[in-house]
Amino acid sequence: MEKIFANLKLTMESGQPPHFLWHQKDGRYSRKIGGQLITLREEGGRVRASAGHEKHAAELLRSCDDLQEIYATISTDATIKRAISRYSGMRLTKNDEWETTVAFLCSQNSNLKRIRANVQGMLGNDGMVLSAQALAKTNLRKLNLGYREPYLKGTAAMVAGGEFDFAGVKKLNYADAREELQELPGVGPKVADCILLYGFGRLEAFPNDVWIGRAMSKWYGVSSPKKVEAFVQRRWGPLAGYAQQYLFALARDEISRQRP
DNA sequence: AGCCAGGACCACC
DNA sequence: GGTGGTCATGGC
Repeated sequence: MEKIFANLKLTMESGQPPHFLWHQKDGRYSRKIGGQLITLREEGGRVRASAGHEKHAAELLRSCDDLQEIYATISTDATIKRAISRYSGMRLTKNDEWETTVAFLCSQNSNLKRIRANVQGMLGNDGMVLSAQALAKTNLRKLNLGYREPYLKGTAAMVAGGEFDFAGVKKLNYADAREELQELPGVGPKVADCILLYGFGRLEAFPNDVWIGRAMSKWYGVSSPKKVEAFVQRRWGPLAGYAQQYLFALARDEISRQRP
């Protein structure tokens, strides 16, 4: 397989699921999946995977996405051009749906470091996030998830009990899938968009968190979530998720914590 | 020390 | 259908 063009560090440490699931050491990224250790490394802008794991890497890094073409399409203004220039090579990732759901159930009103610790505390011996069945009967109190614990328990119970079907979500269009995911306790619009973007590969999803809120307000003059939705869909449409990832990175680097 | 965090939920308007 | 208060706890 041909190597994948990417800035691996930006990709793996950009607040996407790999940020919570993979370990970095000496510039290499690794994790255990099904008992196997998978390792990724970057050589001159190209990513190489450990032997036998090329296919997994290609899927994770969405190797079919042509970044140059995407950049050309979403370069609508100076702000996003600056983000693309600064974070060139950052790719969206395609992750396991359940792992993505668990990670972003932990994410609300939290921070990247804490989310990572929470997710790491819910891994099984095979290195993967505990299944819904296992999670439903695991005591999570030592993880100090706060008010998120009942969300995780409730969602795990629904999935384990067959009350919620991820396979069914896959067949729905974006708007319906977004509504359906919000049937899960602890899943609102933002988390639903994260699950759709990082777990289901729906590139039109645009997770609107506090940083994106600041970015959209400061750089595009739109504030309310509804107006942001409309603006984003009109401007970036089917590639809104890529625009979001780059604006999120730029916002965290350029906007101070104190809102003006 | 005190404010903030990749928000969701509920009551109330 | 929109808005404000509340939620548990770690980071910085």
